[in-house]
Amino acid sequence: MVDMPAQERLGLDIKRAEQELIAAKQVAVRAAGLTVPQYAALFALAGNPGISGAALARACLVTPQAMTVVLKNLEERGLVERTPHPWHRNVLETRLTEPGRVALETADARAVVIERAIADEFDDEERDTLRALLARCGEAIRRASSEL
Amino acid sequence: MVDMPAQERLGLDIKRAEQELIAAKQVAVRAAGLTVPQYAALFALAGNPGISGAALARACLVTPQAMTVVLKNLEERGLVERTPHPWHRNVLETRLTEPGRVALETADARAVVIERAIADEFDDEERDTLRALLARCGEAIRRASSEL
DNA sequence: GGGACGATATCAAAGCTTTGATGATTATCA
DNA sequence: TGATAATCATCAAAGCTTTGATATCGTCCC
Repeated sequence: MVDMPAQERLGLDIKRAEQELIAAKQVAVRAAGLTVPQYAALFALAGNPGISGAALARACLVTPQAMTVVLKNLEERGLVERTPHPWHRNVLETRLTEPGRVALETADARAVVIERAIADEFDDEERDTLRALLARCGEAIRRASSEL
Repeated sequence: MVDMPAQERLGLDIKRAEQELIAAKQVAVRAAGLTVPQYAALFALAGNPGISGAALARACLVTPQAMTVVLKNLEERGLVERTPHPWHRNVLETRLTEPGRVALETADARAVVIERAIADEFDDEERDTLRALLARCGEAIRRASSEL
């Protein structure tokens, strides 16, 4: 059927690792009443108060439309607030509310357990190696995409 | 805010790599009129004719409910057919149709370009290293999840 | 000033995913 | 045989994501 056996496809290994990661994080942040995308948005928001929705989308690696949905749900629950930018009338400044900050800290305390476990699994050299190999994956993917 | 800087969180690197991978594959299989989940289902189906929806879901690492939606869309377009199992009346046997096989081959020809580029980026030792490091990630995640 | 350009936000449609719950069927075992 | 457990399919609700299209606003440059 295909000219490449499934065992050779590294993509499956990456996907499996990411899927285990996101599943674990989902369980972790759910205790704070958050989804993973909501947690990611709040996390980025904490480091960039007043950021625009489009910029937040870029930070979270999703489309602006996807981020709009996430922000809508977060705003309905009072975890973020969006106010018109004083100069750029077309921009909505988004900020964490106090309940949003609390939710983020609750979720992050549990999410860090996962990240800490991964970090502790490797020494510095191994960590750098994994990072470098994943980065080369990205380069190869981009290279292949451009000539698709 | 947090006791772990974002730079130390390896999860972001894994997520980024997977996101680039899935985005590239999305572009690749779209030429065949398929989504990535549809492509994954057809791919697994090609190797396991007559498999049940639940088993297919396990093979694709999704829930049975998610697979139901994917199969419904594939069936509406005539790419798969589902027939009652002769003995187990509760099971629907799913098989590729001829148009489904054609779509899969068209999609796979392009998806392989991505996987081939990744495979060619590494020599055997690097590939084994990446696999091993990702596997250890999975172990660490499962270990942390169990005590969450 | 006025037009091109880029960034922002938003509406709409289609599809995927998860959690939770339900009902039907088959297998296992006392 | 009859009860328990496991498997399968499905309905429902909520949320995320993408692609495509549209409207507004600010900046740059002629």
